[in-house]
Parts: sequence; structure tokens; C-alpha cells
Amino acid sequence: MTTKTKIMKAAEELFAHGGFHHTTMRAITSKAGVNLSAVNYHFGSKEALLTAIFDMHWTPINEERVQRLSRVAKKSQEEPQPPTIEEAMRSFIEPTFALFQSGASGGYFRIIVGRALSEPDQTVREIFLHRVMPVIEMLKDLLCQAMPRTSRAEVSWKLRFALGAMSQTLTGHNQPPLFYLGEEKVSSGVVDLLIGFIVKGMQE
Amino acid sequence: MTTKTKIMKAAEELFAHGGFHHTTMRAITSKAGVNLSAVNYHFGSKEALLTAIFDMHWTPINEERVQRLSRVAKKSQEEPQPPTIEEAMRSFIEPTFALFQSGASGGYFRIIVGRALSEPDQTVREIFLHRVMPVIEMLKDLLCQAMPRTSRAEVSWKLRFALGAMSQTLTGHNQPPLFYLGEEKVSSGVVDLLIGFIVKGMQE
DNA sequence: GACCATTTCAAACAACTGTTTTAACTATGC
DNA sequence: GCATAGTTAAAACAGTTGTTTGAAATGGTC
Repeated sequence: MTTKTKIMKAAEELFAHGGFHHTTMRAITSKAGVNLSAVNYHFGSKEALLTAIFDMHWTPINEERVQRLSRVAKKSQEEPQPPTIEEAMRSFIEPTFALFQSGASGGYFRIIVGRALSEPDQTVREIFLHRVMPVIEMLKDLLCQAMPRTSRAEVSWKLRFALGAMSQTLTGHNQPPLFYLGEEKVSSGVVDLLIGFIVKGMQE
Repeated sequence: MTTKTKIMKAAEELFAHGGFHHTTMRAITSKAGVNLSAVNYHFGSKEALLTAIFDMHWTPINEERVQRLSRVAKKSQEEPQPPTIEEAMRSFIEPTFALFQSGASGGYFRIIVGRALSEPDQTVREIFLHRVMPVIEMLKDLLCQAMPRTSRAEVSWKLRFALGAMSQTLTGHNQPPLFYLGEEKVSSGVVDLLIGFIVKGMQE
């Protein structure tokens, strides 16, 4: 395993566990078993390291999201009927939760994503928002078509509720308990439970 | 206005805007217009300052929550029918959103609370969890009665979805945009929209 | 083996962190 | 008017932060 990979793997876990700001370069390089200056040499800065981690996992996920959302949009243009809330939300949510299955490293990344929604740190927030906003807009447009009797402002709020619920599922894990209610187990069934919750909640 | 009050007011806004870790003592005392050492003199430490802010707003809100939840629990014991999802969730949510109306300072505190759910910083998390867990357990018990055909694990997840949605409403404000979808406005109608979303989402 | 670019390493850097110290100030009670 | 307790002030504290430096080591190519 290359130094670069070792750093990314270690940083991902530490960022997920303790957040970006709280994680020090020394903690990262120590866990990775490399020299302190290796991060600046290979990535340039701590922030660039986070960006690299983000892009590695985020890009393939987002491509699938855009593809599926485009397909739904196209279908609704060809057929006379608008898209359903469920197919719109599924196109967005399901690719995201591939993170649950994508090996050990993805398992940590999903926590970073789950937290990004209410992240106070401007560095993290900007990296995240810049990547998620375009696809959010696509999703919102589809939802407006799916809920023709609902104002765009109300759709925006409902979408935000949905993203909040989704965020909790992404950060949801058994240990360490960030906010562990004591009864949940992360399994594939949870994604369907989440989608069911959101679809019912959004209904006009 | 006393030095203590000046500090709490300034810190609350800064904690809400930039998070606990990122906000420095110098930023707080500078904004409050007091000497740097005043925080340690009046509160003991930065962490104790956060605790003081938390307790000031949290205590009255939580008392009302517990009162209302107890009333619902008692009523469901006397009458033959179980509580509804809506009255359980309303008892929990509505007192929280008094923060929206409780003047300028409360307006900042609600952001701190909204973020706490996915907070990576252990200091903040522990302060928050220690205070919110007991009432969450009360709420969960009521919800299990309201959804007798649903397993406790599933109720736990649904409650977590609900808290995630609620978190987004608490942090929801027009500026600065932490995660601003562009269309929302925070008004009293949002709370009803949120409750409607959650109640429908939870339905068996 | 000599040359080269690439990578690693230990050490130091300046800037910033929360906290402590010690002296100065302010008001109150007698 | 003076002692006293409470509060404020400037300065320094020790520790940590991300980053930079310049030398040492490494690995491939001729």
C-alpha cells in the first residue's frame, strides 16, 4: 500500500470519528505509520487531503445519482404522467447507501457525509455543498413535478426534512455511539425503512 | 448588562455560527467587549461556559417536554386507548420550537441544538446527550405504545429519522446558509409541516 | 557505479490555543 | 478614610497546531 493510500485510509477513519478540525496531522500520520510531512508532500495541505478523500468516494456515487435522476426526468417527459416521489427519492438515496457495502473505508466515509449537512466548519461545508447542490436541484425539480399541488417552498422544506432523516441513517452505526438510541442495527432493511418514512412523510 | 451575560450572549452566537471547537476564547471575549480572562474567572473554563449556555435555555424547555409527555402517558393509562403518534411527537417538538420565538439569543441556541445530533466533538456531544437522553426514552416508550404492531428497533429508527428532520428545521435559517436550499423561510407554519411529515412517515 | 528525480525523515517554524498569574482597579460597609 | 471582597486588566504560560526546511535515503536508467 502506497503512502498516499495509507494516509487517506487513516484520515478517513479519523475524520469520521472526530471531525475535520479535531483531527490533527500528527494523529493522521501516526495512524498511517508515515512521516508527519508526508501529508503536505503528497496532498499539499490538510484541506486538500479532505478534498481528495471526498472526491474518491463521492464522484462515482454522484454519477450514478445523476444518471438515475436523468432517467426518471426523461421518462416523465415522454409519458404523460409525472414521476412519483418514491422513484425520485430512490434514485437519490440508494446510490448513497452503496457506501454501506463498499468495504471498510466507505463505511467511514458515510459518517463524514452524514455529518456534512449540519457541519459548522466552513472548510468541510464548502467542499460538501459545492458537490451536492447541483444534484439536489435536480431532485427538487423532480419532486415539484411529483407534488404539483405543493408550493416549491414547501417541497424545499420537505426535502430538507428528508435529508435530515437520511443524515441520521448515514451516521447511524452501532459503535461508537454518536447518537445511539440503543435499538438500531444498520442493515439493508434500514434503507427501505428510511425511504418508506420519507415517501409517506412527503405525500400531499 | 453584566460581564457574565455579555460573555454568554457573544459565545452563544459564535458557537452557533462556527461550532464549539472553532470558536476561540479571544473571539468570544473580543465580541463581548470584555477581558480575555473573564471567561475563566466567571465560568471556570470554555467547556463550563458551553454548559452554562446549554442549561439556561435547555432546562425550561425540557421541563415542559417532560410535563407534556407525562400527561400523555397518564391519559393513555386511564383511558383504554393508546396515545397517538401525533400527540407524542407534538409534546416533544413544540416546546423545542419555542426557541424560535424566545428572542434573539434563543435564535442562536436552536442552531447549537440542531447541530448537536451529529456533533463529532465529544465535549459538546456529552453535554447534549446527557440532557436529552432521558426525555428521548420517555418519547420512545410512548411511540411504542402508539405503534403496537411495530418492533422497538423499528420505532427507534423512525424516531431517529424524525430527530434528523427536526435537526434540519432547528438549524434552518435564511442566513448564513449552512445548508440553504434556497426556498425555505422559517415561520411557525414550518413546525406544523415538520410534525405532519413525521407523523405520516411514522404511520404503520 | 553514477546520475537523476522522487520520496522520506527529523527538526524547527511561527502562529495560535485555553489557562494562569499578578497587579490594578472598583465598589461596598464600617 | 480605610480595609475588604469582588472584579478587571495586561502579560506571560506551556502546549499544540499546520506547515516548511534541508538533508538523507531510495529506486530506477543509462
